[in-house]
Amino acid sequence: MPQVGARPALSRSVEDYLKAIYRLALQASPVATSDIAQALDLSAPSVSGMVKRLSEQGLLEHVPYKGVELTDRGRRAALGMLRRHRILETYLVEKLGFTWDSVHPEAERLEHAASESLIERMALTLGNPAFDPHGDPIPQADGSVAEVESMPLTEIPPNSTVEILRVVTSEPKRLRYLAEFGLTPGSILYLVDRQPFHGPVTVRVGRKDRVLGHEMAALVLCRPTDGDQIA
Amino acid sequence: MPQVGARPALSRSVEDYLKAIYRLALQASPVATSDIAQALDLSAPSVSGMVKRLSEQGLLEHVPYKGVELTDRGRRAALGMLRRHRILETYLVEKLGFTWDSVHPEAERLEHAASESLIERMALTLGNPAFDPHGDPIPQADGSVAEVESMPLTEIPPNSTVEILRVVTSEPKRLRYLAEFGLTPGSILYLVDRQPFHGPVTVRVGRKDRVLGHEMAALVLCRPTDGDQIA
DNA sequence: TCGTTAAATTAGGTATACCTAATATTAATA
DNA sequence: TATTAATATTAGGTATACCTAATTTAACGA
Ligand SMILES: [Mn+2]
Ligand SMILES: [Mn+2]
Ligand SMILES: [Mn+2]
Ligand SMILES: [Mn+2]
Repeated sequence: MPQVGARPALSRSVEDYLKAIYRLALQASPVATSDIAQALDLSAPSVSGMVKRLSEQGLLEHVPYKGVELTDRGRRAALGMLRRHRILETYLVEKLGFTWDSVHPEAERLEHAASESLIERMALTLGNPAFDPHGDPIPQADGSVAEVESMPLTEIPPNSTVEILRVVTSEPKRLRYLAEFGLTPGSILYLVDRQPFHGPVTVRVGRKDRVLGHEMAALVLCRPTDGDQIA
Repeated sequence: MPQVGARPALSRSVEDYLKAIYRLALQASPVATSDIAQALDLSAPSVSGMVKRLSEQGLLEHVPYKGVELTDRGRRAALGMLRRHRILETYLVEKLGFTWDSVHPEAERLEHAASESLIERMALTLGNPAFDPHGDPIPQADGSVAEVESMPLTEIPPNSTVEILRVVTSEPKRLRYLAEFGLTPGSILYLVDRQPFHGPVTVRVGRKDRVLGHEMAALVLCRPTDGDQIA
């Protein structure tokens, strides 16, 4: 008997800010307000205003003209949102037949409306998955996140066999393009060739050789497999 | 491959207003603004203000000091919301193990966030149900609503056998109380006795006799069965 | 050290959706 | 018909979350 208790206290906007700041902080910290503005497609003054409110609420610390860092409370909230988002994506793909390129915007809205107990019911039904359909790690209920070592396809030496672990874009067109080539988490591929100066990468998936531009190849994160399983 | 297209244009508040007005209009039309205020737990001036905006948007017609009626557009939107709400409730109960007393607030939030295609996926998975867990009819995608003839338990003559079709409350405590007595849609019961002057109603469910107050009995809508199946 | 520039903030304004207090309308009652 | 009471609306205000335009700050090179 799950109790449906409404969770919020945080508005949809606040939740999206915290999530964006968390992700930007993985790249560089403190996080510049202009980067937040770009990530959320908002004007810089809007972000300045929100940042002030969030720091007053103790969700982040702001050093004016320097940047922003999440407090523990802010980070916990952000991790909670990432968990919700990724459980939802996984559920939509696994249980409702959505494609991996279509679930992001749906999860982007549902993450603010679903109760804690709904998310945990879904997680249970899925067998508490550790990764979502894009290979993104799902933060656990206790706030822990799996750390996975991986390299972009652009850094893999030729003549190696790798497993795809993660694809780091949410753009439907790019996801569809990669899926057409069989480049989804879990697939095994053999790196045939890599050209210098941001040149293309040639990979063999199954029997087919595919040529990928540098920009797309950089989105595909891999792990070397033990032996060369494809010749 | 469902496309997840974000649906809105209408805000959460607007959607809840339209739904409330639709339901109130089933009782009496035009709908008084004070009744809307009571249904949504808002002040009367808030409703006056929103009513003005909704009529400017062509979602309803307002005759000041008289009341409000939905336009075709408003009614279509309201029926869409009821469909979303009731599909969600049904899915939560059938596929995720929620209890019938806990799903209402969850659906009340999700109905504004779920895309059309998510709702239709859920409906398909459920086999396009016609009624939700409370026996409320689910409007179909074309806007049609099943009309079911039914009588409250308070109007059933003694010594008859009836099937419960619908329970018209969303209060968890009342729903749990009724479920304890086995009074859920689909159950068959025998009406033992009915006292006058808003007096109690005695029903037999399975082997047990239960005494229900008039107020609770009025929430249980029934349909006479062919024969007297319980003696 | 003194501009110049890029980044960030402040100033001032809009839209939505609430609120309370004051006023207006309607409809029933005396 | 004139009160009166209930109902509804208008007036005026708050909070959130956006915006553009103007200003401030920090950092860097001349
Ligand atoms: Mn979101
Ligand atoms: Mn993802
Ligand atoms: Mn709602
Ligand atoms: Mn229902």
